[in-house]
Amino acid sequence: MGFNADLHSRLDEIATLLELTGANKFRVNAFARAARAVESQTKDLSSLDEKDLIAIDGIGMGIASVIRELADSGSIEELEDLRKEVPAGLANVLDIQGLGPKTVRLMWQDLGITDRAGLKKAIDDGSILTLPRMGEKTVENIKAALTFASKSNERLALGIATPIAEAIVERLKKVKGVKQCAFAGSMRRGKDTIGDIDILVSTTKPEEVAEAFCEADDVERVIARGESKCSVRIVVDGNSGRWKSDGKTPPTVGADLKIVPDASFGAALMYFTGSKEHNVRLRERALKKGMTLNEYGLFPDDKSTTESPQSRGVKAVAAKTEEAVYTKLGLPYIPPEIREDAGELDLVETPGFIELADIKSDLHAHTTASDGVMSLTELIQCAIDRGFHTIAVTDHSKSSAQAGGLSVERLRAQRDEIEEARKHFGKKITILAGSEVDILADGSLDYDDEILAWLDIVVASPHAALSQDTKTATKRLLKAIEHPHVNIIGHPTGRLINRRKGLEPAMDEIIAAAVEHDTALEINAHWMRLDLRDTHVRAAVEAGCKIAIDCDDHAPEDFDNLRFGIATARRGWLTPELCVNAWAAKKLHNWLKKKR
DNA sequence: GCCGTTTTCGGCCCGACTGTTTTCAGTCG
Repeated sequence: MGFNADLHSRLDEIATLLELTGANKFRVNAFARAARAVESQTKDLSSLDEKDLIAIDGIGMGIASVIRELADSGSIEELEDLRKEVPAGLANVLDIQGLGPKTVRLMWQDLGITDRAGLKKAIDDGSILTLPRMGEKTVENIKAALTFASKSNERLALGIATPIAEAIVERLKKVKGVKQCAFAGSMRRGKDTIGDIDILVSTTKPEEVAEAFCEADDVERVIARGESKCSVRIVVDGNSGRWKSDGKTPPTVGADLKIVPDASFGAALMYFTGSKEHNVRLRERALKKGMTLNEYGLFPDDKSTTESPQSRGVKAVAAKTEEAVYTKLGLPYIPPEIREDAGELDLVETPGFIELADIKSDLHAHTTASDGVMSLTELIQCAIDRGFHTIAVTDHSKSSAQAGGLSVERLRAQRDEIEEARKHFGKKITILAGSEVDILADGSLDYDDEILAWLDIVVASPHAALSQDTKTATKRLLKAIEHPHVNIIGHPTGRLINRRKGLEPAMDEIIAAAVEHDTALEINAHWMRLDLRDTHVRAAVEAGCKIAIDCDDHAPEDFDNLRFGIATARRGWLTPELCVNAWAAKKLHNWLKKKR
């Protein structure tokens, strides 16, 4: 584990343990916020002094010295003390849905419960009922949540969750009385994984929407069903395409429905889209401007503490659209993907981030020659159908034997086939003869330089030895980036979401080298990969690094994954100028030729 | 513990739902 990852998990652990000791909640929050701030840093924080550390938003003198303590001594005294004080299994109890710090602390202090096994015992022997405010119904809920938590608590991949949410939205739109319906939450923000599905609806007939939502066939359990809010668990079909199911996909996903008046749809969409941190900042901003913001709208703040403004009939300053609310807060419209309290409130105008329609080429695709299911002509036709001006054929290189990697002889034969296809398809599209060349464990490439120079495009990717330590992995990738014939580094870390952590190279060094050698880094758009991930893209964009967004197509439907790559790109603040797939044909081809 | 275009002290977002209570605490997002 790299220093930053280690620091992140320790700060998070401090926050959790503090919470369980009943510490001041603002102090708890400060550690949790600092942990998040650390997560989005690409610089190795162990090399920074306190002055540079406190420049990071969310880190002050106290936590800066904690970071220095970890860097210098390898441990944090306060954390070690907390670990002695709080039983190790208690954090797992806190993770159970419906149990918060107050209850878990009571269980620990009064009943001596220190882990999930102890909780189960207290439920079985009834001793749990001696706690205050603890009745039969609550115990039933805890019991159900405990059973669920022991099965899985993994977040769902964006690509699995999105079709589920879209199906719900389509279904609810058909319910009588529905005006607007949309999904929100981390899915709308395009995060690579989502915790649950958030659906927002405006309607004249709330009961009918609640019924359609709670009583659908795939609903496994209804957790809450109120007039304006419902919560259910939905059965998931865990098909993950060419990566065989490993049985770890959660069997169900939580889905929340929020029903709002049509006049508040924009404010509600903002509230439900989040992120929580972004919303908190907006509300603070509203207060400073003499207003108060909630999911019903932006209201003048008349300091009444008895009732909410909407229930007293106060007229909203803005509520109908997100644009209106942002405008009244003195902000430009902020795209959902960057609502993370990561500098977006300092924007003075809406940035022109890359969009799906900007993409004019795919530079990473496979055919039946290696492990794809499309013939060469099928692949080309798919690319033409998408309106692309260029498609690169990049089957695997010889070391990827399990994926049918091409020997030099087969590579030459494929090029002959491509020449034929060029005659057949004529000016409709440019077909590039390329390869997805393995970056071997030592950073050398899987074909000789002579072959690499002869290809039209080289995407170099790591496929094996993905557990290397940071230093080795960094050296390995740097060697590939510096290679004179490499155009793009494919899925740079090799991670698979929820499956494999992949390499953890020093990203700032990787990005700096990519800029220096004019090598693009790929956002692999497949939802199992999304590699580069959002935080890496953001750092790359800030450094002026070129980015490729490719679908790594193996089958026709893989082209549809582009939207997930775009979401990741937008989360990284990518504009079309830095994305090679958004360039006009001539500009792209000239760029590729510089390394041939 | 963090933070400041009213502040270096005194704040720190806001509302819904549930289950337990006779008015609200805890949890969640």
